[in-house]
Amino acid sequence: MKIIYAGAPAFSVVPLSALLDAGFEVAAVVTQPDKPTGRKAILTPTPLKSFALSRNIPVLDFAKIREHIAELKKIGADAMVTCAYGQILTQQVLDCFALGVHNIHTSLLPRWRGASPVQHAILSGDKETGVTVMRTDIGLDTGDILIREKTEITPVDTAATLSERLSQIGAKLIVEALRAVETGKAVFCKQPQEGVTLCKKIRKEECLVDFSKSAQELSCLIRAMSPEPLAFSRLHGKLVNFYFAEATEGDAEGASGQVVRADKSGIYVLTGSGILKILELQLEGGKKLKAADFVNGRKISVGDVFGA
RNA sequence: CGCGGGGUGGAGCAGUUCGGUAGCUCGUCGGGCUCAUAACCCGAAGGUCGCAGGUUCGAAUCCUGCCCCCGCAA
Repeated sequence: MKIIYAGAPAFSVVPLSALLDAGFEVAAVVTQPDKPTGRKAILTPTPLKSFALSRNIPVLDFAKIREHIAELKKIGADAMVTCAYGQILTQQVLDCFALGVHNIHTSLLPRWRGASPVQHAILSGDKETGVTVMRTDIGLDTGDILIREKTEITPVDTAATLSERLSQIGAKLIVEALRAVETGKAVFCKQPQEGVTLCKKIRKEECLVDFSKSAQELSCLIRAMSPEPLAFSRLHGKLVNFYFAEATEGDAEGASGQVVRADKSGIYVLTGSGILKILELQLEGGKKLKAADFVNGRKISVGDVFGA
């Protein structure tokens, strides 16, 4: 079976690697064009492109895939697999593949259709999420489901750790799915009508930490946005990014955002409900630090208030 | 030439304005106290002060060039 694989971020590399290991013929990799990135705006290929090139797979980095129908057809692939590709496919693109286009989506569809399912699952305090492999149709993540697998979301999960796990699951599922498609044993199920939720791309405004919310909510926010795009606040007039925090029970005198304790074990901040124990953070211009190091450098002390 | 912060023992920082013996907190190692400890007390090891050159009797500090890390913005 000859396939085209479309993706972009590091997340999409793992399933491709698994498909190669499983012996599928990947005729081409489609990805986003190189983008200027970083402080010096150096033109950088997507992680998927780098990986594909290292395996000598032809790479097509179309700015708009829908304008390259002829090239897609010329490859003569039976199916396409997409994984965090980031471009909307038109019917014409879907029609290029006799065995369809299959998408690896990182949620338990129909929950969290859209651009940021991993972040939203954590942000909403979901207890579990997973990966769905579905046959792509013209709607937004509305295709028929082939396989799903769940995974628990723990209080120590961040978008990074969860993504890591989901990419492994995705890799396993896509191999199973394509084998089923190849042998004609694939069974597709319509998505349920109930339980549909949508998520858009995260905006930076959503990442501002409001300490009047509960410690539980804030822990979810911080973990959902870690390591990208990062929940943030201000301290002594400077920007602070949060990488990891736990919600703890307890109460103390003071205003929301006030530091009530700061030692090796963490930075404890009063919230609207409960105390948030911050464990990893980063001051504007500085490196990401463990709370113990942050406290050690005397960058913070009891009584300081976040948000000022 | 997008804006800005930074590179000082293993970690986080101070010291640079105004040149004059390398300092703090943590960690590590050794010892002590304790029923015990991540707590406390005593002691020790550990640094080419990012790199190169310059000025100077003397440079972490002043001058010139370079490298690297990071926040914002894209």
